Amino acid sequence: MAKELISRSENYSQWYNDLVVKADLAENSAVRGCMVIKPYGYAIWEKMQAELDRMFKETGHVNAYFPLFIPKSFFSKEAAHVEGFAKECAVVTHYRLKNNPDGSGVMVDPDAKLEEELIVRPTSETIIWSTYKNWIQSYRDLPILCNQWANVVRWEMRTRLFLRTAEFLWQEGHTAHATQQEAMDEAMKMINVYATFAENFMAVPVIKGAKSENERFAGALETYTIEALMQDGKALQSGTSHFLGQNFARAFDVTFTNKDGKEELVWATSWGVSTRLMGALVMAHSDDNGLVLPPKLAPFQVVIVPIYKNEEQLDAISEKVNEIIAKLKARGISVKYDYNDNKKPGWKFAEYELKGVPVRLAMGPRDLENGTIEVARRDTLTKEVASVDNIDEYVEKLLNDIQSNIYKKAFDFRNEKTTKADSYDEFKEILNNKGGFVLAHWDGTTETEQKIKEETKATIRCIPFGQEEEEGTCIYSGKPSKGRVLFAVAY
RNA sequence: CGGGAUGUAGCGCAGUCCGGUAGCGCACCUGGUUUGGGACCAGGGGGUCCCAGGUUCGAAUCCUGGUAUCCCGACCA
Repeated sequence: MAKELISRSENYSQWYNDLVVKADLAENSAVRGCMVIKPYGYAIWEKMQAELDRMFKETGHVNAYFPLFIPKSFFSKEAAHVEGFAKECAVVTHYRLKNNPDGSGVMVDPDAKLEEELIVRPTSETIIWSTYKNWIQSYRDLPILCNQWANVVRWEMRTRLFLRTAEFLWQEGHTAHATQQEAMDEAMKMINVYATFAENFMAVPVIKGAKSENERFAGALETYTIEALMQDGKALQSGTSHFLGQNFARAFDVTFTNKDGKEELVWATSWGVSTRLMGALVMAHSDDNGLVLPPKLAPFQVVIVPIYKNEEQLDAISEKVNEIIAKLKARGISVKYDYNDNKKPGWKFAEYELKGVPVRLAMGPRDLENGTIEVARRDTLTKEVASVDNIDEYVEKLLNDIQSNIYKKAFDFRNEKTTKADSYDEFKEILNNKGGFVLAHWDGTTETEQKIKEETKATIRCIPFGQEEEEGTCIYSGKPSKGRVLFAVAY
């Protein structure tokens, strides 16, 4: 009725836009390019945050907070870095408003111009390294393993809810190390943390790998990435981790005295995931009926809907339901009991399907009589009647099942949509008709990469880790290549 | 930032060509009947017609300029 979705096959991007809004995850705001994340969507983000934060701390990191504003001069200190972000920075030039002389509201007070403009952070390397300079003197001060949860602003031309917005939420880890090896290990460690999170919690399989020089973070020597495949066959970069070498230490003059009393530049990494993960989550699992959420990230894992004709019936059902809720909670399962009398059961069924609640329990008079309850699972849209007695155990198993089932579904989909191409014609044919990931030989040059991008829109998503060596020739130039890289059209 | 489309009640739209004082569905409110897959009946409330200027006796409608959103390109997480 009111909330029907367009099908994925008919218009995938509209399906996505509508779903995000109709499932109450987010909506566009009065500010161009900026979204409002609604409570239901934010609850998912909080679940992501909680788990990531736990994982960061388990790997020795601590949280801190650095300023939103960055002095303009900081930005110009690392050449590649400026280059990368200059075109999308919001700049603060004044610090005061005043009433318009003609009484028509307020205006920027021209007398309140800042001595030095402030950049709204698009990322925090510069402000953080200018701070680290003061924190680091000796090898004894290292490593520094900080993370911050923050918002950042990148003035995007074209925005889409969660996938690309002018302001977004993320975490950014910034670490400082005494040795190159340690920093490289750190960057690798964190991409593995991201991959584990994506697969175990989001149920989204990812390919880990290194970015080509062309796709690297501005200022990094090496960028690692996790790449996920969406249902429309496009890739989504879902997290990145950068080995920054000594670039930022050099730019901000951050040195330490080593054990031999010699002064050295500090080695750096940074790594981040953002609210873009929400987009990945939506596009990886959801169907034409709405969201499909992995139990580990669902705001509530179970919804219980009572079916009744009068108040006495509702009371009787509620009594039973409350027992069930207590048992589920004892197992750490989150439950919502929707006894709202304003909506009919059918309406609620449709609504919770749209919102992707993994398991729905429905109890009516017949169930009460028979000691049963109806169990519906969102991922398969199947229903069965179960006994109330061990329902907690049953649901716990079911949630685990759903978590692994949606992962498997996404995994099989990705495998089916990953194709090897051995000629440029074959490559183009796959991109046009099948989509997905394409593994192909590449000569390692930026020129070839650019040409392929111009002609096919496909980019090198990554040079996958652990790829077996394989002699071959570049699909574009015919030059020799030692292994295949992962191509796809990307978000 | 270029090309196109669209802004009318909370949401989705009609009305715009051909100017005459704004309508439909959903949602909302009241009452009643209902409740195992988006209930039904009756009554009711709600509008700077995106903004500013212009033409006109009269503008949602015509003209000019803004602005926002969506789609397609260039740029990007």
